[in-house]
Amino acid sequence: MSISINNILKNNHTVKVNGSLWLEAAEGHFFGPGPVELLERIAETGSIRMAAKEMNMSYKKAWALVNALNAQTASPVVIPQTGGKKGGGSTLTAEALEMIAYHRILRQRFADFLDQETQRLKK
Amino acid sequence: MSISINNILKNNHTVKVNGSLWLEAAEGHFFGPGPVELLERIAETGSIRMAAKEMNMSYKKAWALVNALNAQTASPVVIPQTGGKKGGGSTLTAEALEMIAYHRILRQRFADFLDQETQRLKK
DNA sequence: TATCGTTATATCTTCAAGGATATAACGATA
DNA sequence: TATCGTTATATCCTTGAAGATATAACGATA
Repeated sequence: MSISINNILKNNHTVKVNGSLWLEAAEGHFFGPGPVELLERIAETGSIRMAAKEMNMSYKKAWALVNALNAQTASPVVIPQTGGKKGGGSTLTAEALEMIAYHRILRQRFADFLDQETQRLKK
Repeated sequence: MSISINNILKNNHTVKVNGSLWLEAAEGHFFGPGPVELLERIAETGSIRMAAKEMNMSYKKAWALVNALNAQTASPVVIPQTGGKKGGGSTLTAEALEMIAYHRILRQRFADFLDQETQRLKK
């Protein structure tokens, strides 16, 4: 038996199970959806500033995220270069790419879980 | 093969997969961990005010939550009574109790999912 | 009818997060 | 050496969320 939550809600409002996932270390949160997307875009654009701009995030916040991330990893996962050919830029280490790939898979499994629970709601 | 995220992190910081779940209707969020706990405590204490106090939540916020919840359900799930024997109080409808029970189960399945993913991280 | 503690509501204040802005430092290349 | 756009950093401002506070409305019971 399952509860018909949908019947409890107002007319034609269907309910969905949704959520958020992140990795957590001793100091708390450290790798949620925001940082992941940022890393992905840094990989694409080669620049923290452009990555931030693309996702409508302030450079300040982006820089803080990158900094926090680098502070919690054994070695920095984002390698910044100030000055140089195009003024500078940032590249990702292999570890960062690994983390991105892992997170992609994790997200998929989570999405499946959410779908499953949402389906269950309708019975 | 699985990625050893733990190796990427600083010494002896073990990583955990954590997250948050909620029900979502057309208007967005509407039933997350906070409201659930509040409802549970209202059921126990028979009072919004006491429930809020117990979980260190301001009455203002608690009342807003209850209000939002009642606004989104076909019929109110929290029945308030002003005045009366002990000055008033609030009781839950059967629907509210159903929602609580459902959420308990949902939380358990989610906890299992998180555990599973955390275990997977260590391989 | 007087009392009581709760619901209901408004107002003011605080506080922190984030946005906006400005600027220094940097170094490969032309 | 001059240029360029990025990283790095500080300062100010805005805004929204939440706390604090006060008070009216309420109605069963004594």
